[in-house]
Amino acid sequence: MDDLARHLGLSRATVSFALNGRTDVRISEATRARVVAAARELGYRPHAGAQSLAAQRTDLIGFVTDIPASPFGGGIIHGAQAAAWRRHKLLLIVSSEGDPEIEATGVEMLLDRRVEGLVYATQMHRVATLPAAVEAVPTVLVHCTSDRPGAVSVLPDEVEGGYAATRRLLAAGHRRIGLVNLAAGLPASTGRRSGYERALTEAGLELEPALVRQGDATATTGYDLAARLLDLADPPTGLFCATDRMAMGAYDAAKERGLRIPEDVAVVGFDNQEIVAAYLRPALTTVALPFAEMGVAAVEMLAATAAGERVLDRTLTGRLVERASV
Amino acid sequence: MDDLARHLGLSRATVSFALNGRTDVRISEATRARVVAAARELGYRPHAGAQSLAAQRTDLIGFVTDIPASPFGGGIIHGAQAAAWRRHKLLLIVSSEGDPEIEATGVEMLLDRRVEGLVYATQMHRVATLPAAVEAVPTVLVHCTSDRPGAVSVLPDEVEGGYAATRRLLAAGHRRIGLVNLAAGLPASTGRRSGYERALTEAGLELEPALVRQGDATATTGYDLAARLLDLADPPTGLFCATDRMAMGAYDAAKERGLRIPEDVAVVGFDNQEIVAAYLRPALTTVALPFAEMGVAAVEMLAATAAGERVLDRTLTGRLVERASV
DNA sequence: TTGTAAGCGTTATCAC
DNA sequence: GTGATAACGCTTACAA
Repeated sequence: MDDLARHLGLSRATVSFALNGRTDVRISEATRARVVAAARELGYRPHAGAQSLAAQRTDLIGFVTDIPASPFGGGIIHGAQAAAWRRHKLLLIVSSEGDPEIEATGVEMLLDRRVEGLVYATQMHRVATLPAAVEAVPTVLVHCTSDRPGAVSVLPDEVEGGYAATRRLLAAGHRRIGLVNLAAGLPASTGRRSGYERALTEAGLELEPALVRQGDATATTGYDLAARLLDLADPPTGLFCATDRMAMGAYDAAKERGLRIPEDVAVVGFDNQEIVAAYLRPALTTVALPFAEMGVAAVEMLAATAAGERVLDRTLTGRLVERASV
Repeated sequence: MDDLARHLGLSRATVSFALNGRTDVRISEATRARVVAAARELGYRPHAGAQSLAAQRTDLIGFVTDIPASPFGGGIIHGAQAAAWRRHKLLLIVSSEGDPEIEATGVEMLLDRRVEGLVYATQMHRVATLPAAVEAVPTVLVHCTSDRPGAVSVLPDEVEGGYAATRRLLAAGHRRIGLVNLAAGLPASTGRRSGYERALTEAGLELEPALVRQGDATATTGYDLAARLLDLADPPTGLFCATDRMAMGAYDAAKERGLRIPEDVAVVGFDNQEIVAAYLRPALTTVALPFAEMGVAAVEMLAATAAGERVLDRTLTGRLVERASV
């Protein structure tokens, strides 16, 4: 910048004003144009690090996650980066692979870089143990909660999701709807089930415990649970599976029994794992969790916090993706 | 650091030396210990930005991709971050969603931050058009190539992958092996096919054009192509599908014909899309592309370039993941 | 409308 | 062993 100023016969201050397009200081249009032209010509590139140091802001947001290598993690990263982009900020990433030591050291490194906020995203909807150092900077948790005061969370609305899935089956005329659920105790399991129950109750149907089964998230379990439901004396005609993988298993159970989907039994999944849902035959109607939106929300909440607003936990609603299994 | 120095009655220089554990300058052990203790006590945190400015290095690597939200992108990010971590560097991420304008502006922003290198990762194995600005800094392409001089690439070894998949079927005793391939022209398609052909030729088998079909990467196409192969007068007993999604379709074609996997027809996929491969019934034997390793390699190549070494394109071999479909 | 000069928080070179 | 002092590349009061 010094070279530029000398080249133009101006002071560094003037060049800085002109380049930053500041309106609170009067610079003649002619001068501004000369400066900009010279900057381009000489290939001048402002040094963001030096700007940070002088201006006392870094435009950097820290992103810590245990899972970049999943559709979930990637989606959040993408949303967060897009939102940061709009604010002319960049994302500094640490992926911990769940290792608490990497996590703690990573947070330290990010704080050394003076990130203006921290996004902490986890693979599973769970309670997270944050390194103590995060207190130093506004933090938003994604897909998890923490007892640490001041940390706010962005969570998917499991209840609404379960409700939407079940409503879809009801709308298609189904009256006996089975739930192939995740193991009890998980927020995802509890939430999806209460959405399911709310929808049935609203439709004036009675809750039948025999129609609700639970197990782990695998296709094998989905197969077993769905098989038991379909083998009931009065089997369900609709199946809400709490994950797409479980729905995959349910497909097999149905096919083995000669049941056509959706004619004989309709299936709704959860997660919208593109690879599974879109390519299952028939394609799976399922609930998409708002990954990218959660990333966007996290960065926006960080910005709001920085602006002095009080920020509360947020819950984001998924979206029913209609395909051909209902 | 000034406060610390004053608090200790030392100069800033001494504090800096002590904290950085420098051996080229003599500091008494006692002084060093005092400084470190005081730093901890006062909660002193070095300012990485200021260090960068003074030391003329940023320890920052730029990462531009069109696809964080895929297992592929996430895997590369994870590998790159892990490799950067070992070198005490951090990753600055821009996800372009394929938009050339975001890409170009993003690269500019990264250069403004004085990243020490750039990783450019694409979703599809393809030829990329890089913004001109990347010339300013060492660049490694991942999963793509460029005509720009000086840019090196990290690519998956498609031929080896096709070879390994076919060898697995041969090892299981199959002599008629069908290839459900991607559309012609793609590096993935050409490479996997030549691996397939090499394996067959080495085994002394003749190449039968009728056993090779191609189409797009979907399960539907996989179904169609596999169906045609299985309906041949002399059908193959083994199927190598160029993507796991295609293998998913092939499973359906086999099941519809009452063929058991792997007893009546064995299947090998490609990609190791966990969600599909691990949960297909039976679980799919497939070739895993080395995503994370590619990210690691990219960062290591950047480091080597920075160290003045001459770096060449690298090709990384995948790994056969044995499950139950052969 | 432009210039001067004092930071911003470090590292690095010397001299002592 | 330690301390001055000058960078590093910018922003920003304040003066002119």
